[in-house]
Amino acid sequence: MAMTPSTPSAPSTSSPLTAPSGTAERIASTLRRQITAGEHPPGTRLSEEMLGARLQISRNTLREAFRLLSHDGLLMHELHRGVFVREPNEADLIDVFHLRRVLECGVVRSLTRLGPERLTPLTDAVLAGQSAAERDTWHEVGTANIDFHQALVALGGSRRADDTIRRLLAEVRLFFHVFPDPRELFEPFLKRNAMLVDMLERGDMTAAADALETYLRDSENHVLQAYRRQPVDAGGRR
Amino acid sequence: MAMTPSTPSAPSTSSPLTAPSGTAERIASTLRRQITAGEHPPGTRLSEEMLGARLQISRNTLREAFRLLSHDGLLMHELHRGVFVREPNEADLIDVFHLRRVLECGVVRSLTRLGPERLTPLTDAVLAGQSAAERDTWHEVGTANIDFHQALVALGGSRRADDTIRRLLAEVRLFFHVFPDPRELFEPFLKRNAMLVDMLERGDMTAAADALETYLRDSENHVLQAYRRQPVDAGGRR
DNA sequence: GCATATTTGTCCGTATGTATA
DNA sequence: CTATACATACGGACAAATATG
Repeated sequence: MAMTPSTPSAPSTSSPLTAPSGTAERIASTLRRQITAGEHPPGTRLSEEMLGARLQISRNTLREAFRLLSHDGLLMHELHRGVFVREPNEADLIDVFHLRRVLECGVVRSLTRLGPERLTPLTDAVLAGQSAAERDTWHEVGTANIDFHQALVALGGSRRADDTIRRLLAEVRLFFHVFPDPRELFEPFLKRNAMLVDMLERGDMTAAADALETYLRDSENHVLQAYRRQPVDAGGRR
Repeated sequence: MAMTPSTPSAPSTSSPLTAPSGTAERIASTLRRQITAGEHPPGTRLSEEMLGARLQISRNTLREAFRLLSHDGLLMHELHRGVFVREPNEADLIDVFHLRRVLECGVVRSLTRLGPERLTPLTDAVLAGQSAAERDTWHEVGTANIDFHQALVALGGSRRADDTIRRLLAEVRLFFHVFPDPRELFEPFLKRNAMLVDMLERGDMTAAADALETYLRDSENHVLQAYRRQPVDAGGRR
């Protein structure tokens, strides 16, 4: 009901490689927000008929939106069975963090000195995270943390690297919904984000890359421990 | 009807993240082969109606195949204008090689000692390249070279890294069709591929990563020089 | 194990909006 | 500026596969 009557802008869609294709893109954006917001938890089957009625679009257009989202790694498509919100397992988690280390650290290591105005997206994300932490809205802290890493890779200026990290971070978002208390996951890293910005500001890229390496390794361990402590128990299917 | 009555297997589709969705996937595979083979050179516009008639499928299914291929970076989708075979420019080339260095070197650097049986795909690609070079079929040399780098990243065992490098190498393939004589591009690197395998066999991963770094830098310069020497002049559009 | 019902996969035809000649 | 061509989005239809009783 109601349901985003206009969606006038989608202001900084940051479409690095994909041109906005109108309705399908807009629907995909809506679904992405719903999924990352916790609606449709991992494992949920997304019925074409039901969603098509709720979103007031035809099945064909909805299927195209599904394609876009499974391309982002948020949905999984099974032949003749439908699309499901992806529920990443432990192997996925390890794989995602492995590639994140390679990508993020590699990008940082190959950075050259950059002006302070380039760092404003970073500092913005740090401030947003701290502000959300003070307000105890830990879901926003997670979002700010993801924005931070997105902005970090964006420093490299590579459209393809941006696209890759965006997919990886979308999967990371899915993990959040497995944990009841995301506070323990993000709190230790709020300070480390700020420290990273400092190193980048000083132009010490190798130090930043090394710090980021251990940063991500610690983060992976944190998430992994929480994941093992918390049996999944999502939709029950599979 | 009629229409490829069997297609019994699609034997090693190597579907890393995308589940084969039947017709659309099959059509995408066909188009991918045609594009990499030089049919539909870069800049060509792929009309839905024309291709739909040629391939005997509906526009809806064809559009799904287009989505898959533009997700691979082979096609470019422009709103209300259609899909075009991508014609990478100089900036794309630099971007692709930048990310290749980060990804391939990062994967190699993070490798642990591995048994010789893991290296057989590498040696196979090297042998295929040498064999093709002796037969003067330089297009096959390029394919073998791409297979080599695909297998190199596959050593890391990361599905997502495989997926990423596959997209990047698909774009590299597009560059091949810009050059009339790909020999000068690949000949110098036949030997260096073999040398890389040696280093990996000895377990000296940092040496291999460093060598790969300069390897890719040289390769980028080679391709860049040839690109600047050879005015593109593909479809003429844009 | 079998028959039924639901859902997806594929296709067609049409109306509308956009870009190009 | 007008007209044509094309992509976009829609709705409906049937076949195929899966899930359910």
